[in-house]
Amino acid sequence: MSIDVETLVGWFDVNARDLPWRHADRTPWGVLVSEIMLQQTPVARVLPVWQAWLDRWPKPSALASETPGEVVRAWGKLGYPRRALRLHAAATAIACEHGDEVPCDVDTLLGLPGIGAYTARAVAAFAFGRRVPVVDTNVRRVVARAVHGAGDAGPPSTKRDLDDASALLPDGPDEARAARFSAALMELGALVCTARTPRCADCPIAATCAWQKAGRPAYTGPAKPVQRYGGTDRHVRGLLLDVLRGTTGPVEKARLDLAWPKAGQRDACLASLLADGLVEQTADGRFALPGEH
DNA sequence: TATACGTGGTA
DNA sequence: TTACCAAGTAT
Repeated sequence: MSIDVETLVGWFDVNARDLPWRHADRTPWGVLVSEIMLQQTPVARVLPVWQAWLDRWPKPSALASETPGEVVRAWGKLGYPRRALRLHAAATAIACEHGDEVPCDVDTLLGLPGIGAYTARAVAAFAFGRRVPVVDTNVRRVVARAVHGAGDAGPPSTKRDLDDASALLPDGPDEARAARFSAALMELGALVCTARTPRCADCPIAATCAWQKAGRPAYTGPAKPVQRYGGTDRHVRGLLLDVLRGTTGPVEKARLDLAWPKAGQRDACLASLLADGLVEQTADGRFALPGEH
């Protein structure tokens, strides 16, 4: 079972969300920033931060000229702040080694920090209109249902997932058409073929959907690991970093000690933040965001 | 391949 | 309230 290109792209023409990184005046840099911010973070939370970043740093070299700490601060509460560090490093590499222009080919993009299999292809497709398969969680779910008739995607398998998506892409000389199809596939997963409560009544490809034909069987694969947050190291790291985001200069350790009562876990998390380069220690023993002392 | 990595909205 | 979920990457 395949997915009809005309039908899906036609649906996308009418139903695509009006997102700024899709506007005609978008830049590859803007697309790259959006893709990094959207990794595991919902669109609604990315929107205002993306806008502020593009106003403030319209080119990679502009971001590269900031301290990493200032970039981490501007990342705010988007989550996974190592992304901010890596985006700063990617901007530096683009400014210094690629003439301040975002690379357009997948292999070069893959060489940049924070850019993996999904983001490299997303940038190639959405910023440059290249015909490359783009596989994210939405695409995996839509393919699992519409093509394979399963209730949901199983564990990721890079090669198989890529081959599945590649087989769906329209052929022909119009590469931008293939890129638009990929965007439509993702949008369908985000708006209609959702994880929890799919809106099959509104689905443009329900008539050919293998999952529909099979009677919408429940997902039978392995259970997905549940992520806890309260009390975890991720939680504590977030609390510590939040203290530093809220101040301009270095702070005393006593200040950080207020953020979490368990000393052992707190110190281990501070050490891991140091190791990640998200925090630095000053000569006098205080702590600050990187480059801010 | 499995696990660590933030944060907040929704059911 | 707990649990799931959100355009992944690095190790």
